Amino acid sequence: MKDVAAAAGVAQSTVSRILNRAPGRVTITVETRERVEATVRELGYRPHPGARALRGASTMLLGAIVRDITDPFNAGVIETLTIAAKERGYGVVLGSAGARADEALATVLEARQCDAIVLLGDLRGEPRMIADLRRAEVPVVAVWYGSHHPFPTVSVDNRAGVREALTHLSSLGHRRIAFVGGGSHGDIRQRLAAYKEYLASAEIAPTRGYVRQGPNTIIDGGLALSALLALPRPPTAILAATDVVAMGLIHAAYEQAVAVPEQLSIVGFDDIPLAAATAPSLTTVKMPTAEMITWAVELAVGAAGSPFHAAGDPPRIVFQPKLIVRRSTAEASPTTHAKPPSPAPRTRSSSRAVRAAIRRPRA
Amino acid sequence: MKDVAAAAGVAQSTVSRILNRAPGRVTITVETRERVEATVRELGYRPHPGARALRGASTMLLGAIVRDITDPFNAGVIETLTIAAKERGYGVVLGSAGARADEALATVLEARQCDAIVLLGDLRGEPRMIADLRRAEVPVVAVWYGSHHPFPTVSVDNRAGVREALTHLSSLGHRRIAFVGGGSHGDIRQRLAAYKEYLASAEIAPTRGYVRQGPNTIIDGGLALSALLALPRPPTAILAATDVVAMGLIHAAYEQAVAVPEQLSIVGFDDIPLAAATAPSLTTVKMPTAEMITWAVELAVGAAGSPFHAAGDPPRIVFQPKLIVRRSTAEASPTTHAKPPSPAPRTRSSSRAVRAAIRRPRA
DNA sequence: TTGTAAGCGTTATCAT
DNA sequence: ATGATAACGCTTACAA
Repeated sequence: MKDVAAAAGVAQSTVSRILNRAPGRVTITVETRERVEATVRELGYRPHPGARALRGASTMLLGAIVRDITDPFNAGVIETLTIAAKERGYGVVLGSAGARADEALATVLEARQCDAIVLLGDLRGEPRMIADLRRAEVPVVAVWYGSHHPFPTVSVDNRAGVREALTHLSSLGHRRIAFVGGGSHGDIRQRLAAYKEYLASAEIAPTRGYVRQGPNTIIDGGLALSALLALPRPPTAILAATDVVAMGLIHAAYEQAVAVPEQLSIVGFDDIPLAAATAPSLTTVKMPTAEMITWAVELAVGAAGSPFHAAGDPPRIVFQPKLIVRRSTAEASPTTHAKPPSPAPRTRSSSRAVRAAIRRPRA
Repeated sequence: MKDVAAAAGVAQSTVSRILNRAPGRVTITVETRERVEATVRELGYRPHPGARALRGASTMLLGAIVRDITDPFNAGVIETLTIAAKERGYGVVLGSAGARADEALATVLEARQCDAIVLLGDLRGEPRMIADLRRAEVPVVAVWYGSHHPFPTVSVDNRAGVREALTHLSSLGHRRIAFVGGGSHGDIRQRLAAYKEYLASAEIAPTRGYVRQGPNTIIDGGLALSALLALPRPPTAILAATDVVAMGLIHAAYEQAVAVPEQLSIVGFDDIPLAAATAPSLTTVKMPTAEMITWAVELAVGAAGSPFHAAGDPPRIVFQPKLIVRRSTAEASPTTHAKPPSPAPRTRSSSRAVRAAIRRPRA
């Protein structure tokens, strides 16, 4: 900038003023402005963000802390966040919590290099991090997070989503509905609770063994499915806590020659992009991801503007999910109860189920 | 830091020295060091990165420019990158190119906020960006990128991968092999070229209509498959340019009641995590993503150390992919040629194929 | 071993 | 309308 000023024959402060299009009452000779701008272009001058930050200016960076980017859902969220942030002129610094969220914090926050932090998913397993964040001067917004913290929150009504999904299954005649969860994170816990609650309200007695928990991976699907099918009265439908879990179940069902949806209906949660492309495509509860993230960014940059937390309770915005019915759910036919794997019935029922699948019209 | 110095009763420079564990000959009284460190902890002091950057210190940030984070493959890459970078003490700033890569550049580089930039995937569609990057003082490393640029490169031997895949199909008896691509990006072009080359070397005459191109989406799978099956002599196997494309094909095959792999073998490329969880699981060419990214980070931070590009040609590292055989490929049975969809043969061949599937042992 | 002081690139305040 | 100058938080010679 010094060079620019020298080359253009003006003072540094003039250059600064021109570049910043100083707000309010400014008056700069058109001639000067043009000369300076030309020089800037010619010299390929770029402002130094460090120096700006030093002067208290914003870094135009949003920190994102996410537990596990491997999860396609989170990956999608990061993408959405990147886009939403860019629309507001912000970049995104990624702090993958991965093994230890504390480190992520160190990366993103400790270096208070960003104007605000967005917490993605349940990080309650990291109390130290939360404590750190509380006393940090950076505004924090939590998305898909529990409620036991002092940050503004954007979340989804898991209860309503589960209710919709189970109502759908119910209306298809399903009474034996299992739940396969992944991990013990906030949203999943809420979904499990809602599942139990719905069963109670629908006067369906809970069946022992119908709730399977495990890490959030695709791979667990196989084990969960085997366990469920080995039950004396196996379920005719499964509510998966997550689309990824549901995909694992579909894969496992294929491997075990259980026809979906003829023998077994499966419902997911999230509506990740791939959910429309599974075989069969997945009935799932759609998360209004884009809207949620847009709001989160709004809150974050809004908070980044005002130096300190406003008084009163932090805003807590709850979005409504929506059931998307695709091909992984169908009527519970009384004759197509899934059976524990034993050669004879498996072959018979499977081939029948498949014929049904073939009769189905094309998508 | 001033506060810390005051509270500890020492000079600012002393605090700085202690915090930076000054290299070379340092000598600081244990007593002083401990006092200062205690004060630092007590006051919860965090260094201001902006000020550091101002003094020419590194920002410990790696810029990542990616064309499309939606793609699960890229999402996985970002994750790997984040982890690899963290291991070297670096954070990752995400510059999703999205609509216009120029903007991404503006976000990430123009604000030369990071010590090095990693280009992920083919960004050759953005010549202006490349030009900008060339004259930028930030080191750039390109991964999965063509070769017409002056940056160090980490890439994969697409030719070898395609050869492996086609040899595999060949050995299963397939002669009618189609190629479904997505986009016209460097790697995909290379794969298509390798496909044609292999066909020529195997003395298989290319069949009109066997190469389908389209955007990289899952959705195109349906159209591509319909078009291929409508051919007078439809293929018995398809090489997909990408796992995502392959997943689209599997989905489409399911919808159109074409049994995979009995009637149609499908091979993907990339080995994204989900490839193991499709129904059926996907035979694919595995990308050594982790190694590639590790090397890219190595190159990037190495280059970040030395101020300017070393003389001579930039390093170009090429990795070898590896075929992973799963369940989406099988022998080309002479009687199971896929036919253009017409009720009678479809039902017959499908149910036979399915019986075969059921006989298969569990995974 | 520790303190003093200069300077990094900006912006904001004042003076002209 | 523009120029001079202080200050931001930190590193690093250099001085003590």
